[in-house]
Amino acid sequence: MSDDQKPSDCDAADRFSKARSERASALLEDYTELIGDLMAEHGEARIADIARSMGVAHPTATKAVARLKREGLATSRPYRGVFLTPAGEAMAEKARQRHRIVHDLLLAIGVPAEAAELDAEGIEHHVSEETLKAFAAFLAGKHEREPPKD
Amino acid sequence: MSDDQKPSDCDAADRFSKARSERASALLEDYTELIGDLMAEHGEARIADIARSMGVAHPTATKAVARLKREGLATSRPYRGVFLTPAGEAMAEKARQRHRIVHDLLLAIGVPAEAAELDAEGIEHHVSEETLKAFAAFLAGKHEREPPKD
DNA sequence: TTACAAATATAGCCTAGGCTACATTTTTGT
DNA sequence: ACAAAAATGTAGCCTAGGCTATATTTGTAA
Repeated sequence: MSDDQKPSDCDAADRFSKARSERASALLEDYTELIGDLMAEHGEARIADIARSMGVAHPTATKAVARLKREGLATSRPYRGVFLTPAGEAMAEKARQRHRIVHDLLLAIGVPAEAAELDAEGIEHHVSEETLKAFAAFLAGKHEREPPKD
Repeated sequence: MSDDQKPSDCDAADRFSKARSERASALLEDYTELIGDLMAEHGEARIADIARSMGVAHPTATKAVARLKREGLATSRPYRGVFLTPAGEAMAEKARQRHRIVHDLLLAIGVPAEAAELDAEGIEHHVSEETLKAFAAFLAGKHEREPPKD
């Protein structure tokens, strides 16, 4: 065994597994967040709107919504709009919050606005609770003086 | 064109499309980076090592390598190790560099070491060139303004 | 009211990326 | 040298998430 692991170094396999499972749930989070936005804006989320906003064909959106329903995140009746369940709303709210913090952090770091806009979308799904907390703390500290690191 | 978009706001579809395509190439980047590491460490990368490090079953690693070969990123002969092409090495090097910068930035922000370790893996694939540059600049500036005090 | 357009559903196909089970080849130990 | 063990390859199955093409339903305008 030639494992030269630092104390904080889990197996690479752990990191990759985590990233894989995050990739798997990223789509669901994107859809719930988007549906939440559409509902807030138009009172309902139509398949056509969802598909257009996600940049996919309608059947792809339909399939995704079917999966959301299967996972208890959304409800819908044929030829009607899509609505979030409480669980779906919770996921959407969490995603929105993470998105905002990640976006703000990128701006605070000095990332140009457009890049921050684009990159936040991909990054948000890989930010753990701990990291999010650190981001929030950094943003909070920015205003006062120095980041809290005593 | 009836939308209320801030100047820096592209269509949501653009963000999602970008995130989707990044997700698609994330696996290839992970594999090239890993193969590069294994080669640096053992002189070659065996399927068994790749599978173990990625946390997947051997056939999954075999399939991934087949795809790497198809895309001109790796070479291999039956029952022998896997090697990177120049293109593969370039991808691996780029991934490694991005990984390091993202990891260092998380630490600089105040993210605990273990979380930084884990999250960097997922985040690195969604960091654009521009954002990476901003990260590097932030890290560079850190040293001048705030010398390490521990 | 009725016909047409738009929205939605459905079917079927593709690729990626997991898996298990099993066949084959290499390596290793006696 | 040879048998057992380990590594690799292959086949086949599954789900997710894309797509196009083709119904079907809904909504609207004449």
